[in-house]
Amino acid sequence: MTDAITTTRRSTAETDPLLDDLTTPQRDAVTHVEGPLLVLAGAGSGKTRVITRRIAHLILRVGIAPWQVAAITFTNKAAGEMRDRVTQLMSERQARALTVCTYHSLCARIIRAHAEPLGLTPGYSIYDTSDQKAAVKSALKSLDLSAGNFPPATVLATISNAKNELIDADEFTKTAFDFYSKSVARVYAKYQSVLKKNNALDFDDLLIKMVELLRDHTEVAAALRDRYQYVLIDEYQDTNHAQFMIAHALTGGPDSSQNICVTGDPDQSIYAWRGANIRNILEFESHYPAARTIRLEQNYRSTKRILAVADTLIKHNRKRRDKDLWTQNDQGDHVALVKCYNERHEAQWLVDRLTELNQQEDLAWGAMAVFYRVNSLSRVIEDALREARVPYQIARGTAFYERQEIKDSIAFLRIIANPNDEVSLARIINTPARGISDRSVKAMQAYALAHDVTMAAVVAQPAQVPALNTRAVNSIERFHKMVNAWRVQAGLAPSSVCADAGEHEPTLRFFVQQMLRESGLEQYYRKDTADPGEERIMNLGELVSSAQQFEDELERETQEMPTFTEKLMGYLEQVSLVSDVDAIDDNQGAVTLMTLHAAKGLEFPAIVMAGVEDGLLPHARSQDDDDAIEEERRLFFVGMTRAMRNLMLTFTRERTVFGQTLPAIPSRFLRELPTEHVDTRDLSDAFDPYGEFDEEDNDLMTPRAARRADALRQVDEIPPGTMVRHPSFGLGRVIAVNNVGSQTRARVEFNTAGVKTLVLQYARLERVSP
DNA sequence: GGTGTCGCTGTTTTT
DNA sequence: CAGCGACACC
Repeated sequence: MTDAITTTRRSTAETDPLLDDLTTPQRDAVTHVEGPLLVLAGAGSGKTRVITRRIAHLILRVGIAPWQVAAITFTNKAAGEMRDRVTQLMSERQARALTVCTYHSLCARIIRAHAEPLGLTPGYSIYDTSDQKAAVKSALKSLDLSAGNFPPATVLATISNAKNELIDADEFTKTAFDFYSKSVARVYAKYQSVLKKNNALDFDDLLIKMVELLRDHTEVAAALRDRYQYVLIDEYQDTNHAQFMIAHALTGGPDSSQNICVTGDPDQSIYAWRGANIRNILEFESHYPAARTIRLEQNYRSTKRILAVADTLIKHNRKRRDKDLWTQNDQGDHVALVKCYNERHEAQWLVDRLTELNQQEDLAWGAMAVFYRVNSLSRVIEDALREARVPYQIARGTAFYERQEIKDSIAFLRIIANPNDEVSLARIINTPARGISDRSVKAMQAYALAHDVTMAAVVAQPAQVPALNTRAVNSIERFHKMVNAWRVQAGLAPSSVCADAGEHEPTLRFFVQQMLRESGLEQYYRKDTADPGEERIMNLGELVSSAQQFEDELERETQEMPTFTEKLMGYLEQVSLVSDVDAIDDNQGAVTLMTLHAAKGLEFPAIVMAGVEDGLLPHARSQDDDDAIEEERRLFFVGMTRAMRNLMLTFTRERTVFGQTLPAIPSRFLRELPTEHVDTRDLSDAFDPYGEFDEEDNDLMTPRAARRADALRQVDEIPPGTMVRHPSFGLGRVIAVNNVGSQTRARVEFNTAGVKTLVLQYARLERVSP
């Protein structure tokens, strides 16, 4: 974010450095103190600057205590940036007392402090997507449902949607009528009981438990309302129902402060799929009748041309309140629209262009970014950047924690903090191998189920399980002793030897290092022949550094010295709540690659958006739904408005997806752009697609060309009655063909899979009969 | 008890 | 073209 804002100066007798360089509406937003405030901030209108100044104004000019102010953002990166910028305006001590964090980490922290009344312990686990999948699989198994008929990912999506609406398993059951949703309802209920037994919450539960806390525990709610007198919420257009309930419970009731300030832009709402409810921002004034609304419509970021292109696009959304976004910035260059041959050509063009900007226009690598709709597009671009030796970074913060060796390590730490976490226990009870076979684990699980005790209790006393042989019992006892020793050291279990063992608390760094050694993980990965580069060992080293870094930061940020358990639980919480953009370091001096979703809230002088094609943007999964198409359009709008000076859009003639090369169709949104500001170039003929192949691969040309011709012919002639074959649905008969926009769709009645509507472009249909 | 291979499936965006 | 589960083999 740049701080250089062109100002409309207002001459006042006295000047205030907090207000001096602000426009009238910005200043109004900053100086508004009591009562609800809605700031409708268009893209690039200096929103972050307004929020930070407002916080500083509340504290330095109005005299509000910093600990009474909470600012809630969407990502940790945004929170970190906000905290940094606020810190520059006040003393470090004041800034430290502020609450600046994401919804999820705020909830996680408050839940930890009030774990008992919620039926949890402070060491509760936060389950990420893969832990959730494991929990769903275990639920499916105990209900005797197959993971094949109920793909965990799909079931989880349904459950998550319900949770976002605060619909619990009971209520979900009431609305389930068909077999599938009835089954999902049973899985939902079982999944929740698995989580409960494991002393674990998923991401959605963090919000739900917070709602529960504020609703059912009146003293706690009163204390929280009393503490957070001034609440600011960023990106309000992307809040879901649960998040609204939390904000409203803190600020909206009759006993509440009403001091809520939300900022957002309905045109940048891009998370409806995740339960975000755009009505929260549209109906703010009815939720808070006393609300004042301020509009920030002057853009300080982009050139006139970029803004005109983005504005023309977004005006195609029908469900939209019109607004005027304007700028005093230069006219600027045309937006470039480039047609390439395929994704490799696209990547090559983009790397050449960025290099040109770097060398000829002296633009730093860090000033450039590449956006795409889906993560899978990054690979080819990464390859091209690497080959050209252009430094780049990729917004994939969660990737590190998805690695096997890191998940193993985290599972050990979780087991220490939360003995009931059976998902983590299952992961590491025999990793590295310590003589506890699958059979033994199954026997323990069966015993636990039959005697209604926890796995943790069985692990503590394995001798009581008759099905276990002596060797297995010994191995389990050794495992339990090891974990228990760590717990004692962490102050989480009483010491049997000396009473004051807790006096010398280890550092988190030392503790993690020791765990890696004593668990055998380090040794195990060191000997791993599949890891010749010792990448995994390096990752374990990185994990130790991250623990130390967390420890250092925590000690710097809190007034009192945190205890070891606080450090451990805080670390586990942080690790569970990382987001992809958190990996981005603004001072890396590298080109940044990220999805359009991750780009929200950022800005770059030069941006390339790759893969602007139908099926990608708008995404194929959005094509049947008008609301979804509008969201895709907003996504495009968000991407474009991140650009300050240079905006380049690329699409291809053909693209290889899932190993299949298909003709690509330019995005329908491209037709909505104003031609006078767009410079279109077709480079697809200037690329020799066969230049990619070595001589001996030349015979690949024929089938490839033939396949392309095939795909095209299908679109033309597939009259009703034609028998076709689909790779997964099998044989079927075409019952109707129609054109929707640029797409041909066919309704096909399959012998076994029923009637499906397929987009010919993407469905790999094969003609069987004439 | 650990490792390798085969074949299947599911492929958006994320706290 | 993944990543996973099931299975067989060492």
